[in-house]
Amino acid sequence: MYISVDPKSSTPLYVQIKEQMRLAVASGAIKPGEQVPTVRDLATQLRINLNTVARAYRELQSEGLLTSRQGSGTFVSPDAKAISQAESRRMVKQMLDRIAATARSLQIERDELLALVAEVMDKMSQQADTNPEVNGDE
Amino acid sequence: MYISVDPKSSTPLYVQIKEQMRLAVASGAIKPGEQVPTVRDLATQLRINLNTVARAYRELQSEGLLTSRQGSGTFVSPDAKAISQAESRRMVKQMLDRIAATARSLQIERDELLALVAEVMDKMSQQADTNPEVNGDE
Amino acid sequence: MYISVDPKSSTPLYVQIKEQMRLAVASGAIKPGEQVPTVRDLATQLRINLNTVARAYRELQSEGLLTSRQGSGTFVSPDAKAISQAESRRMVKQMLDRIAATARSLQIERDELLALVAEVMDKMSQQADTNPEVNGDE
Amino acid sequence: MYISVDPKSSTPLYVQIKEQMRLAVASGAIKPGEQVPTVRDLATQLRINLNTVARAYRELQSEGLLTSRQGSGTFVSPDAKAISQAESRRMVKQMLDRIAATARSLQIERDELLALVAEVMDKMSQQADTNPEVNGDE
DNA sequence: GTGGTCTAGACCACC
DNA sequence: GTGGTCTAGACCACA
Repeated sequence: MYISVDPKSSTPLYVQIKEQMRLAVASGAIKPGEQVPTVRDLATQLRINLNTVARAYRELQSEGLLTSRQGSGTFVSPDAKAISQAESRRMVKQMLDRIAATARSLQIERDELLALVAEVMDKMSQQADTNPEVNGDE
Repeated sequence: MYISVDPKSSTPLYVQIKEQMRLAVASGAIKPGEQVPTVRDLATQLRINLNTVARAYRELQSEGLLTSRQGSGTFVSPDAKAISQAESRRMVKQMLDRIAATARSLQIERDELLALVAEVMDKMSQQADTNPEVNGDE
Repeated sequence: MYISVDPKSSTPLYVQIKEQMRLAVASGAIKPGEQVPTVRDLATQLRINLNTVARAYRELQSEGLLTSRQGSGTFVSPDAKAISQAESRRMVKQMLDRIAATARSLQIERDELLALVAEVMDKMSQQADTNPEVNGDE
Repeated sequence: MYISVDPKSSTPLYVQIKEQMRLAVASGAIKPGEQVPTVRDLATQLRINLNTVARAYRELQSEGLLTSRQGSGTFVSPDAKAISQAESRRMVKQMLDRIAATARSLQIERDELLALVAEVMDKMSQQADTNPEVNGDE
């Protein structure tokens, strides 16, 4: 399954679900029109409460990523891919803005920061090479 | 005074105080050994609750940036500058890690991300030139 | 066939069936005394669940629009036309009441609201001229 | 107090709260910058659950009408009036669209519908004259 | 004190 | 079976 959550994280569970769902769609792991797990199924699988999943789904709906029909289930919207990519990119940019602000006040120079980013990304891709499939299943 | 807060910001007041205090030390605006305002003074000056300031000071103490001497007040630690810089750099790295992770799953390439970072930083420094006093918060 | 449904619409399927059935009678497309499709037939034709059609029929019966005779099928009531018109008019009035209430509290004037209604209706009839078959749902 | 709900209504409680809050702002009963009742207060006053109020507030927040700060309360946004009026008008138009559709399929003529609207609105304003202040308080 | 999150469990509407 | 709403009650973060 493409979703996993960390109950110890400080980011709320429903936000974790939203983020992962957006990524799953943006990366093509789930495709427009497909059905996503029922709230009950996902809740029991993640061992969290039904309402928490329902909230995540509900907010993804008002974001336009999902559509659900009573009695039949919840589905990925036809234009979900574009929405999720736009949304995710927006969030990356926002995070970058915040980083730039802190970096500036720390008088970290432009080039130093770029070097840091490169370093982090390279480290990541190496990890991905040795361990191509991370699965949060327990 | 070297501290100001924005009550409308989404970042908690006590975090804003901590950040500005670290920044003031890192940038040299306030030097090791100097005394910082009393909790009471800073609270009335910023028109916020006394407990909020107390919490910020308390956490900065356990971080090693501040030290309080019974009866005489709170002072900047001798090695505060190193501490604040190390702490801030640690935070930047952590944020970068998270960004890199999302970027990767969005299949944003290394170079594309670097370009984004450069863009954001350049925009920032331009703003700083025209408008030297900016509070980039929300 | 005089019935069609849109599974993507937010209005429940059984409501869509009821509305279209009432409309078919009100407009004369189907006449008192005629037989309507069996529950099973309509369900397979519309590719929806049998229970959904059954519910629509059941409620239309208790409304007096349809009557079923044991073993021979379901038929349009003799006085169906009057019933469907009365029922529909009742619903329009009810909706108008709610609109008027909100409009009033928004301090939308009587004449302004009338203008809005006229505008909407004119737009509709134009659309109907160019594209006679429209399902205005969702 | 400016809010009341009907637990028997088919429209969800949290939607009723949202609607009334929007109207309260649109009509000027609450002004930008003012604090709205705390979730706990409104919940006990309406004799409904805290979570239900919280949900209404949360959604009004993402709509831009309210802003809340942990620890200090929930407030009406500076530009709330424009938002609520736009939102309310949008909803009135949407309702009118639906009415027009039903009216058309019932072959209710343009002028007949306008007459109905006028009738309903006039009835309303008369009621308002004789009983200028309706208060849902029990 | 404030709002934010989460749980457990119930009931309803729809298919 | 599905999603949608509501409750009661708990715990946390913030001022």
